Amino acid sequence: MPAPNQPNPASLLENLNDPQRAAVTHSDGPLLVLAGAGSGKTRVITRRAAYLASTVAQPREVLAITFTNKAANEMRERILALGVGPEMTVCTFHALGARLLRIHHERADLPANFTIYDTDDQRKVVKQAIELAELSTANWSPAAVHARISRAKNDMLTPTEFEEQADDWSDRVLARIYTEYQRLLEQNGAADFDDLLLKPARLLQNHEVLRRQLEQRYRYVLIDEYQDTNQAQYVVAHLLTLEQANICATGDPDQSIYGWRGADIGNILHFEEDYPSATVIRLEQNYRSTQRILAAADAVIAANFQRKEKSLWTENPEGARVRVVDCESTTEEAEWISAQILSSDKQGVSRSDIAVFYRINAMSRAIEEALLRAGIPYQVARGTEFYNRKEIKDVLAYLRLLINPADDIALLRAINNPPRGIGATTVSRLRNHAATLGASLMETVKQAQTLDGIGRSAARVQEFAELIAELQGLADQPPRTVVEQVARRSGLLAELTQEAEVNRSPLDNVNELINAAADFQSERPEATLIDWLEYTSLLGDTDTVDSSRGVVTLMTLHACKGLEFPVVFIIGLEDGTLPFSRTGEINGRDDDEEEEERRLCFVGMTRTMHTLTMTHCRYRLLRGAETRMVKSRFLRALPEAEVEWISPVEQKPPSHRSAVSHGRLPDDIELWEVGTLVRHPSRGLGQITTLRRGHKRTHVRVAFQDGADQSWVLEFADLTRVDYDEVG
DNA sequence: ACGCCAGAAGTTTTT
DNA sequence: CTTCTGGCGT
Repeated sequence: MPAPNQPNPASLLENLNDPQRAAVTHSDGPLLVLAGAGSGKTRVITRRAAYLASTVAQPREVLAITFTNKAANEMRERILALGVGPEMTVCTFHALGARLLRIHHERADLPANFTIYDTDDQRKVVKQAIELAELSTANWSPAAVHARISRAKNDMLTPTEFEEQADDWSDRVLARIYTEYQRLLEQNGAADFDDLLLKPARLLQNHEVLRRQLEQRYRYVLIDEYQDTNQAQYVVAHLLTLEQANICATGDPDQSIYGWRGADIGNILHFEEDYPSATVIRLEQNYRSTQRILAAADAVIAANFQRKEKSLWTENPEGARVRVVDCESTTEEAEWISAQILSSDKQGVSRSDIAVFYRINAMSRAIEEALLRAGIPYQVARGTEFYNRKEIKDVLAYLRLLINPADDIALLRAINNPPRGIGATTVSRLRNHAATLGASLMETVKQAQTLDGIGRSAARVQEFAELIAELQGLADQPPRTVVEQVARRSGLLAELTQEAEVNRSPLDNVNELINAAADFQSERPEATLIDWLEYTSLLGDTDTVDSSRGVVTLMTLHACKGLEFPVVFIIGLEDGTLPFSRTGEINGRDDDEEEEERRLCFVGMTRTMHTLTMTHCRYRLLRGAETRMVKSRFLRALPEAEVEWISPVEQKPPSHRSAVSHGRLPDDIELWEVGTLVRHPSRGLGQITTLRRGHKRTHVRVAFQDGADQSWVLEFADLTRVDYDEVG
């Protein structure tokens, strides 16, 4: 009988093509696997991890880093299924960072019980930081400021470094806020998401002994989705493999879609310069999609410049043409898709084979409504939604406070929730006292009776302090017990039970939270409350997607990376939606941004196994206003031979060259571009020199034959498009 | 201290 | 068209 953690290495090489096998068996030294979409990358990584663990290394010496928890869990299961022991570390960068910081917290200026702040908490701290810097949140939006701070951290800039390289007034102000922000985090004993990468990176940079220890512990490091690593992640990866250089990076520059959060596509493009002895293996055979889907996807991505030579090919059948659907409105788009899903039932397509992708979360709504009307069950990949609910955050605030009494953000949420007569005035006084004493709010609360101005509320505050002290006695109990007891003794459960007569779901949600803690505990019996809280804060959007539920899946294009579905709908292929543009301006944007949008579209298309449909709308509601949309430039790039154009309803034949009038775009707007010839009743024939589509209006500039230029708002310009052959 | 209403503001993508 | 905030009244 073979030992369970001794798989037969030869069996790990079955069903692999030549480059895949080369990647699996490569042992020492840097390895870059450029894995095209659908080229069996996951198979290669899992086999490679198992192969290493059964030939040159112990399972515990292998570290596999993924991008999402879902990917980590799947990979762990697949590796276990290959017969390798569970001692291997498979996790995300953030989970790895959290683990390192728990162990080496003192060197990272954190308490052992540090709290992980999520986006919501971070924003609150930013708000406090802005106020402490004596600025107004009216001029400095916490969200925007936070985005800048987060970006600086991903680039590994400390507040001081950020200040040093600030070259304008606004950056200098940001540096001040960033300084305050970081000070507040420290005061609260908290780390934000970015700290989970930044602090470990610094740790490895500054503590050579520790760095060596870790490199010896993790002799082989595998990093997936390397194209989406940022500077801090790059440093961690690099320092963990500094001497042995047993780094295996897998990824695909064409699938880099996180530039906006500091991911540097250069990390993968320059791998061979970082590691001159690197072996590079290209996986170019696609096992997932039909030829036509690949041809269409290639047409979209081909326009990008920041690429690495790679050509995807497949032995799969040619398949059906990619369908492009021309819809009048978002309602029609959604109705058409739900009708298609209903009719595909008859063809024996399972509901779980179908996915709908969109650029932004808000776009799921129209689809959800149509699916509800049609009685089609679905799941939306928005795992964090549950943990963002008010009632859930209320319970979590208490739990965080038990673990880390310095967490002022948690205290502020818990202190009068459920209402216990501690109002805004009292809280504000407590905060002032805390600031004067240089103490945390919890410490201040404990000595409330001795403080001026608390007066009548002192008794209430005292009761709250006693409640927390009592709950702290539970902190070492198993997570399920603590969660349940806290929900009960805090009074939250009683409040929700009362409210349940009107609205049951908050109560149900809290009960579900207790169940979630129980599930966690049964999977990891030794787990503490800290472990569970950490797990909940690191949950991602796709982590709750379950392909076995037999329902249609809805998700953003970002969330679909790494997944595959037989039938895919990508909606909203319009300039401004995909490619997305924040302002509505679509011309003259940053080329890098447009390339990333193109890659995003490519990622979505290449998830498809056999049936790909892309839809666009002529009109879309933007901020409540019906806006005329123009078919996406990505659709215009598709080769005619691969596409089937569909119009769901009879469309009025476009009055081919109607003059523009009363604030409407011309019907043939899709054909207007720079260089198009136009006629004006009095100015005569001219040529478009610029065409800028703004949020509400489109600006056009025309050069006329007499040499003069004139600009208009196109919606109000009396211009008519003229074909070249009409004028010779 | 708290709830309600009206007006304003703001809307990518995620660990 | 929503979601949040701030002010006012109880």
